Amino acid sequence: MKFDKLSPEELEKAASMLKAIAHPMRIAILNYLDDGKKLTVTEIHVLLEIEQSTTSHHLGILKDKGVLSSKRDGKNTYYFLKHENLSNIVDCISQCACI
Amino acid sequence: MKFDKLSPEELEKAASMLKAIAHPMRIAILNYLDDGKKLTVTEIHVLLEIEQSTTSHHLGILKDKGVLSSKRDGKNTYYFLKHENLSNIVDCISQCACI
DNA sequence: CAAATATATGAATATATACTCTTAAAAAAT
DNA sequence: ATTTTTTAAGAGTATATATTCATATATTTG
Repeated sequence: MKFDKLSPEELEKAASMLKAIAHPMRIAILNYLDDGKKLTVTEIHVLLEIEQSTTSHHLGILKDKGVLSSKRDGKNTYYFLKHENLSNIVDCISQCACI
Repeated sequence: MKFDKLSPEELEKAASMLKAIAHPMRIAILNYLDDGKKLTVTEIHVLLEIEQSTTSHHLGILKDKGVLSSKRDGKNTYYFLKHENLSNIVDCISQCACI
């Protein structure tokens, strides 16, 4: 297999980041994290009305794949976009997905 | 344009489109389809050095999920981006995935 | 019509992801 | 030091996706 523009490793990385994003709940989470916003696990689980452990799982996936970063502050862990321009992806797919 | 909140249906649609894109080979395919380019199945399968049937499978997935459109012209079927700005997603994720 | 070319589909199995419930671990408060 | 709050991790089952090879369909050409 030959890929001119991105290396196979970069394609794998890109795919794995996109795969992390490609989930309804995780897109909903990312919708709340534009403009450099930082939210805690509890804030997200309350906002989206999903279980705490489910929320943590999803945030863990997004962090593991390099979409989010986190920073602990006392009891709370704040999550935020690792690259600001990732919100472009969510904006863009949102436009294309308009029903 | 900014979307404050997406409906559950829109979230599902967005996720399913992103899931279609979130594959190394399919990202490689999309890399060739910027600027309104139209390519046939054979052109893509030669360019990427992947099996014809594999190529067709991937194109089918991208078309089914609304990422690509196709137009038959004689023996050939040309595939192209359904929404021009979908190449932004590939550009954007490529930047973020740079190793 | 038969052959050649281009594309699409199907089936089988391997692998990955999701979902839910339960529990563990960390920090703060009492 | 025990309890409370917040977050993370584990396990089990269900579902989805990938991969590959074989074959079917469509279109043009001889």
